[in-house]
Amino acid sequence: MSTPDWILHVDLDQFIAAVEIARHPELRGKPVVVGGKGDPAQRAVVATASYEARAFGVHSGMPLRTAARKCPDAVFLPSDPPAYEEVSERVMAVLRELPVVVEVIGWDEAFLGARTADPEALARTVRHVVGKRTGLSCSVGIGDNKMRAKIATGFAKPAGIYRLTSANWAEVMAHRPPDALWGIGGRTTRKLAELGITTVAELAAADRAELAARFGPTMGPYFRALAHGWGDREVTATPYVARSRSRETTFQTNLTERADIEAAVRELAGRVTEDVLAEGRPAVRVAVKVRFAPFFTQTRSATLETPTTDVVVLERAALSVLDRFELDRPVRLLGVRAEFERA
DNA sequence: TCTGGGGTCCTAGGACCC
DNA sequence: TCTGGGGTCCTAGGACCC
Repeated sequence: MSTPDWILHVDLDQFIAAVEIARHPELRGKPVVVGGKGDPAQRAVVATASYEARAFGVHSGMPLRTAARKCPDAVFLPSDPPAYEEVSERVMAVLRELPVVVEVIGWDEAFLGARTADPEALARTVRHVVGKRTGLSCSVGIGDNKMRAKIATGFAKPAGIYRLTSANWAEVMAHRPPDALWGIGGRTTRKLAELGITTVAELAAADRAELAARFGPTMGPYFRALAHGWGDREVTATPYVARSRSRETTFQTNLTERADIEAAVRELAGRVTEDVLAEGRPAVRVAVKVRFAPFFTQTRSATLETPTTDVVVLERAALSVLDRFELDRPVRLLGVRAEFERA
């Protein structure tokens, strides 16, 4: 398909919580918090909170313990990724029946490339068919590029439609902090503030050389371009090819025994190998991540002599990378990642 | 706010080679 | 022999996103 006239960003409203409410209808209208094993006493964080729970200040990434303190009456449910995956695929299949190019970018979101004179009408159609066929509510951002469409969705939520283009970019975005842009987070916003840059308008007008000096020759100019509303316009239906597969675990109780740590790494390497086999491509590199108490993370990695899908080789490689850590403090988390050859 | 799990991309220094 | 410059690979860490 040629370049689309419009890019729509479709994002399911409170997706994970919505899936749980759909299969537990008695929870509708109640504060629902999904995350970990559903036990707020455990080390885990909120995956998604229903809007009723968000009203108490509960949000994604918050420790479950904190969520329970803020909203003692919330219903806590365990996270069930296979269930969300299945619903996600149904939603994407519905979107693919529309006359658009669908690029999936997460469980609960996709870009649509469309040739149409009336993007709002298309957005209404999307909301209608998704609701009718899956029972789920979504919001739709309309943009002249991906970034604007993505940001627009934030203004559309919940259950709405919003258009953000070069026509209203400055009016809507100029006064906002840099982290309103997709690709700029809290860290970069803080560093920008040190340069006296606290709004999108100031970032758009910032000195290119100064940004390049502070953030590098690629990222500096990129941040400035984002502030001008720059974004990719290409929407592709080509399924994405993974560059790596990883598994990690935070232990409920920190590990201190070498034997326990090795056993855990072996187990993670085994699970990663299953993912590598499912991928059907050999791993070329293995990385091990160790998070020490209280919260200090290190990674070590090694390129394999020969690309492999062999569980014995991957386990041995992970253990030999583990040997390069100084395990002198309690271990809170272990992770193993396999990387594939870059296409 | 004692801080999950699964990903991607960029940067920067050192090794190594010509 | 005290000493250039460029290119590429490897590795660790940072930042961001969902």
